[in-house]
Amino acid sequence: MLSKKAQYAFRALAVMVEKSSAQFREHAGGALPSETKPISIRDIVETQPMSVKFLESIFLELRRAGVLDSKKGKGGGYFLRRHPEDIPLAQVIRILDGPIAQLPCVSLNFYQKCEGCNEQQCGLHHIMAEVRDANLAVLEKRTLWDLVRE
Amino acid sequence: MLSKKAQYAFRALAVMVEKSSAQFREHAGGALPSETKPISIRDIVETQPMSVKFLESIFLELRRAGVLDSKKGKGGGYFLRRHPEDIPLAQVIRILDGPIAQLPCVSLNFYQKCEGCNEQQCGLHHIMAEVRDANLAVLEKRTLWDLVRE
DNA sequence: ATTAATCCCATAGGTTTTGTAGGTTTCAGG
DNA sequence: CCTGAAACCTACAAAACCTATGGGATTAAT
Repeated sequence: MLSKKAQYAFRALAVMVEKSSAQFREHAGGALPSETKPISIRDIVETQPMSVKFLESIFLELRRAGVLDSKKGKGGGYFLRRHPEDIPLAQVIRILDGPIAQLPCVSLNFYQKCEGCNEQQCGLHHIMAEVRDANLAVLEKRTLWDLVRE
Repeated sequence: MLSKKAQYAFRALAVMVEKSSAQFREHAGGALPSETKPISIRDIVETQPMSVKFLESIFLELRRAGVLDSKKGKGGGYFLRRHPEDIPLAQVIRILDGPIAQLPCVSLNFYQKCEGCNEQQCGLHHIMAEVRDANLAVLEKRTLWDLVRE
């Protein structure tokens, strides 16, 4: 299951995309020529009720990971560093929840060797790699842009 | 990620299938005419080292859920209630870890209404339903029998 | 100067996970 | 009938993780 953190993040990011959708629509295809107007935590929480402090820590993580950028001080806020079309859901999940795979030994980004299993001849390993691929087929293709389109 | 519980379970179940594989192979196609020989916790732990007590509690859950059956007393142990071909991994995961879906509002077996999201017009809902289907396509098709085949 | 915003760090409270302990019941074999 | 081996059952303990909360520090527009 997605953590609350990731769920809040998606809700909040959807609001951000929505609020700047006019600008994003003009520059479809990926190019994001200039920064979009910063959106504050307060703005988001008014649209989607959730803990201000919690969302703050979430956005901080997303900023450090390069998904968001921010502007401090009065009139400041957060904005997407890239076009929402170029941010797959998989990336957000990895930042906030860690591995997408069901087992460390089949994770692409958080791989850890599996002790006591030979990987090449471990049936579970093969099946869970299938599961991972099935997941990623969706989560790498779907982006923040898909969150606000019907 | 799968919990340790589910991971241990799969390891242990693989051992069980392996130990009775001759009998299962004779009755391919699903029919399991008579009980297979009971296999004790001790037998399994000798093959795949793990906590005896923990595995005990795992098998108890699987028995109550109808995957395993048991025979008490000396010479007793656990055995599969159905042919391993007829036990999809999805079932084991649901018993031990709960929902397979990433969100309660897209879960088939553990559905819970999502507050503050309209489901029909929620972008995340649709995408996570896709993810769920992609997962289930693998986890409902793959069975305990696949755990021991190369 | 004031105000509104991000930034940063520590930590509290609760829940879940991962087991452990101890004892009871059941059954086969001698 | 006795013994040993196995499942069965309940309670609990330790650790990890999740979900926030609190208090301030910094930055920037007006």
